[in-house]
Amino acid sequence: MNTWHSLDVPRTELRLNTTLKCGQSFRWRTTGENEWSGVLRDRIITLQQSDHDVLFKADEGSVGATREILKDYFQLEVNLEALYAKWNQDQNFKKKSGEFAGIRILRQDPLENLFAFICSSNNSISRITMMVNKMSERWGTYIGTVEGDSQPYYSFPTLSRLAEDGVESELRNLGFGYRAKYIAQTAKYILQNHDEKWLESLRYVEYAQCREELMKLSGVGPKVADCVCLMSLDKHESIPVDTHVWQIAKRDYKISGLAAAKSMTPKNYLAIGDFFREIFGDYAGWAHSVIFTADLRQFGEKSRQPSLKRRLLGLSRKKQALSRKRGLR
DNA sequence: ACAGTCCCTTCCTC
DNA sequence: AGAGGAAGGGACT
Repeated sequence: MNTWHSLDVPRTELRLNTTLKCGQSFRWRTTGENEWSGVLRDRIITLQQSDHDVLFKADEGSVGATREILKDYFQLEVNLEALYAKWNQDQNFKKKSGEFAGIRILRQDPLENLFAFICSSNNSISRITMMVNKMSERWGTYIGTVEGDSQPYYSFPTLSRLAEDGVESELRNLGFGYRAKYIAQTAKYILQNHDEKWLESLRYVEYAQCREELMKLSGVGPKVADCVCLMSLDKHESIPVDTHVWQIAKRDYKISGLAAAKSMTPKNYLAIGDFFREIFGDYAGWAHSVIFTADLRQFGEKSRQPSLKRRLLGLSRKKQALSRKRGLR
């Protein structure tokens, strides 16, 4: 019998809607009012934000184990309010921090994190979500469903499944484009040069070396390497600089040598990371994530739900495109 | 309905 | 070293 249990954490320490949907993880589905479901360590987890707490569903036999999984995943030993207080010394941060409290870095499974972010290049959150789901459906293991939702949940595929022959061409058929090759090559490379445990073992390697190792993988450049460093390998000081962060850095901060910079060279990339580490300290990557999320279209000031009219227009366009395609055959 | 532009990048070439 | 283009496909305007 599944019942709700308390994680005993206030909204200022953990806000689910932003933390789960800001583009760190792509596996959480909205399954109710203030409720999200996803897969952690091959089990389905359902979470709910209540007024003064976060609740999780579990049967009596697994309450303790589930709570431990969640404490680890949300890194609850990190005192976020204390960090915000420190980061508030930066005026740009302070402007956002009230509205964007409780945004934490998740401690994700390195394997899922790596492959999700290989998919992320030149891509949007919604399409990355589709791709990660497709990979899980095709090469992962079926786990089950949640109450009141017929959507099946799958574990993320293992390395050896992704290293199988034919994965690349199947991924291409699934619409992964040039990322298909990256995924297949990376899975094979890791198994040939290391083993299944290798990725997780990078948690015990210092940031610079960890980053360097990751960048040997196909489809992994500085940005993706930093995402994996930050979001699953415990490198709290890692700053992934994408075009978005690049814009924020130029717009809101005076970083020497950056004002005149035209493009994102490795040198500029490093300058931005070093600057944020300078002003935010050890957990600079966490601070960066708050600033980043506050600027995201879906959460930020600019956010607005497309009008019903516009959404219907989008739908009818899709239909037309589909019938045109059919007509060609 | 259409067309130009932009997307949470990497890799390759010049 | 640094700039620029190619590589899916979809969404936005």
